[in-house]
Amino acid sequence: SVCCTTLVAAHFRAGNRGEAERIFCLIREPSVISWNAILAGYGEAGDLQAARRIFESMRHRSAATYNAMIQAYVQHGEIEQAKAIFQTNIATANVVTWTAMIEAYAQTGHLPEAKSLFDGMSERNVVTWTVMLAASSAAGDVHLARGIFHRLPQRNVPAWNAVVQAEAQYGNFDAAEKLFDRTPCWSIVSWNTMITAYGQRGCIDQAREMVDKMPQWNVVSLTAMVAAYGQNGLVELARKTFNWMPERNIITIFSRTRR
RNA sequence: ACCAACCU
Repeated sequence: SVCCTTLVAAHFRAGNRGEAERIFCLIREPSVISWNAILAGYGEAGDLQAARRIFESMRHRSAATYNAMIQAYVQHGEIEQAKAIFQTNIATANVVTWTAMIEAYAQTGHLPEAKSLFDGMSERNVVTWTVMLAASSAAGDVHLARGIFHRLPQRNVPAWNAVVQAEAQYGNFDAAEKLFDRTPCWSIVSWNTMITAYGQRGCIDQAREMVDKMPQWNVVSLTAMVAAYGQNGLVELARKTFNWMPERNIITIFSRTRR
């Protein structure tokens, strides 16, 4: 049943709900962990009713149970429901729960509330810090983003990306560029952030240089490049790039052959 | 074995 639980989680992750359910039914007496796996799976699949039904039927719940339910609501924009679960079960909340609620507030444009949750936490981990930083950046609060970045105990790539984005959005391109250069290792998101930044600034050549230098592209990279051309009046190049994109809606990551 | 973070 330990293996079955792993399989249930794996099938949900791969989008095979039917197969996950079939395997779950083979478990004689599902443990809290098995129930959590199917609850989280329904949440991920967007079936909030099914998730809630499982949640209600569970006699014994763990912190992960509440977290999976809250996360399901947050991810599908049901913030009030998430808050209700959070508030009635504050005692079982752990660092994952609090971090999910920070995201919930940030997603709905309530950065100050997100910040007060963050400030009120007795324990924070890398994800907590990164979520708070990304939220400040997305909300355009460069001062908060800088403050968080400087207080960060461990700086991971998403944190660097978020602070680069915050500076670029604020119009501080030199700072963004310097931070990008200081990023210890670049992810595709790091490169995409810079393509967008250069495009906004009208630096087509530099945007193009990023595209040429990066090891692989995804739809975001090429969409950013199309936007960079478009915003700067290079309609023909924008059209050519767009037409050249292999998959326009799917998040296919494809490698390019190095020259 | 189950639950959370930047890419759409």
